[in-house]
Amino acid sequence: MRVIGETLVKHLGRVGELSPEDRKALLDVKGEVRLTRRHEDIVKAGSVPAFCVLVLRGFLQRYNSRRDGSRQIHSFYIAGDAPSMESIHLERMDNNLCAVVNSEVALIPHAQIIALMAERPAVQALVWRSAVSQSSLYREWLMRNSRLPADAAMAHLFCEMYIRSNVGGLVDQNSCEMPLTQEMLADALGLTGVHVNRTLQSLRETGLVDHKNGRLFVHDVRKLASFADFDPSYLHLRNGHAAPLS
Amino acid sequence: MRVIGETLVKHLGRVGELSPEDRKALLDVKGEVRLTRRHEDIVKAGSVPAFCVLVLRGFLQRYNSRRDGSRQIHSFYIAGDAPSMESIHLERMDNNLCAVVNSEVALIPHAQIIALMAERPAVQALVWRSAVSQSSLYREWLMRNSRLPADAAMAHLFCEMYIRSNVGGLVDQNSCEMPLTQEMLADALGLTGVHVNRTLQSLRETGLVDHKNGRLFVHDVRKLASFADFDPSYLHLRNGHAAPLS
DNA sequence: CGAGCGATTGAACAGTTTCAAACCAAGTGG
DNA sequence: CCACTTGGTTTGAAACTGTTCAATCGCTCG
Repeated sequence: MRVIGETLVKHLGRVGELSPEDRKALLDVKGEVRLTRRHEDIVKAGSVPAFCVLVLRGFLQRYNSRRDGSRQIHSFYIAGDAPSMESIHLERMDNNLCAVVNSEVALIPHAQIIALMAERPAVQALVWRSAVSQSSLYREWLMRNSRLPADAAMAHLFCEMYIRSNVGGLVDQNSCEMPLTQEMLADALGLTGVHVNRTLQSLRETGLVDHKNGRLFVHDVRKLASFADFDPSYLHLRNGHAAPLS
Repeated sequence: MRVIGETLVKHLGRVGELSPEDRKALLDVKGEVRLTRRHEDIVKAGSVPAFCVLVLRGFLQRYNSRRDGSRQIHSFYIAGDAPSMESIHLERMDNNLCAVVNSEVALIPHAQIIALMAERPAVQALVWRSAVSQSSLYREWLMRNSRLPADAAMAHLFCEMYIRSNVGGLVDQNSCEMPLTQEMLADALGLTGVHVNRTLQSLRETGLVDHKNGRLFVHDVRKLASFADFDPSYLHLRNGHAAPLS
């Protein structure tokens, strides 16, 4: 029952190669497993981070609140993701991490990760790489919200989440979990709730995707990707984690 | 004449404390100094990175091209910045770095940085921190282009560049270099060139800022910041690098 | 002088927001 | 078991912000 270690291995194994020794060392990582209720903040902006977070089950999001009450969501995290590795190098968080639905997360004390990275250069390199890959995601989110019209942007986000879910083995029958309200989609895409609603309807009519009851249904990934002009290379998927595209 | 080392020290010294020994080690870093002509690509998407880049003089930008010919700029770099530290951990670049105007850059072979980071944990921590800080910038750019109307967004970008220039000692008489065409501003802000032009005019009329002849003139930072709802905390400035704000 | 790049202008148009209301399903308390 | 609340979705119409297209202008450089 070393869920934490196993999840960590799975996570890092997705961004690069792990030697058997590294794998073994990672499996020994200990941490506190915690159930978080929906809407509960796991890490708050302004707090001093002391641990890394690993998603074992559920769905998280990271966001910034603005003075006027609006907020910008900048990432979603599904089981197997490690949202806040970089917190190791921060004395104060400048954004919030919260559970979208009841979830299960592991909290791993910084000290442990730091020690592991010091001992094992390969592990350190992979942690770096997962951070670099996160940066790449941010750039794509910027492009999406800046350049794409609402329908393409939404389709693009759907592609991303579907493919990431697929890599994590979380796709079941052309659908995956995506327990967001339309308001949350709006906060991620930089649109209004109202417009998200209408855009969703129009996508629904194309027959390519649907989002209802907290799930994302993708009926034709290829067509959806081409509609969104989606190029998966920013996800830095390794061979063997083949996307359901081309 | 160890420009490279000195610039590196200045850069890392901005994100954290450097011990005298670390400083000394950094000063010894060697690399190739290169003049790059305006519009010249320094690092191309798809290439295999072999060195880190350091801006000695001039102005760079990083962008992604899209199939339809449009592009999204995701960052600007001024003298003292280190645009592509993370390239150490990448086998293939997924974005372009290019000179906006004739500039002077230093190319430092990866091997050297890697060795230095292995020997000196403090240096490694600072490199990490500068990468984390870059992520923070990306998030703010996402917020800016997603949530702010054109005038506020532009004012926000102007604030950022002005304050960063100031930290680097590059502000002269309320103005700093910002050699962008309106088209480039548009590519950064997710607007059209035409609209950038009109927005610029309206900002000009407020008397708070102006952008002409490749320079940014800020007549009242405080008011500009409040107009843009600008909160400098995402820049992770350390005390001693006080911003010209509150 | 002519070429070329960038800034500027105008008018019609499209996409998105705003506001306000209605609707629906699920959950709660009397 | 019904009435009521709550959170989220859906609808309509008007107002606004930003885009598109096409033309003009001004400056610099060969």
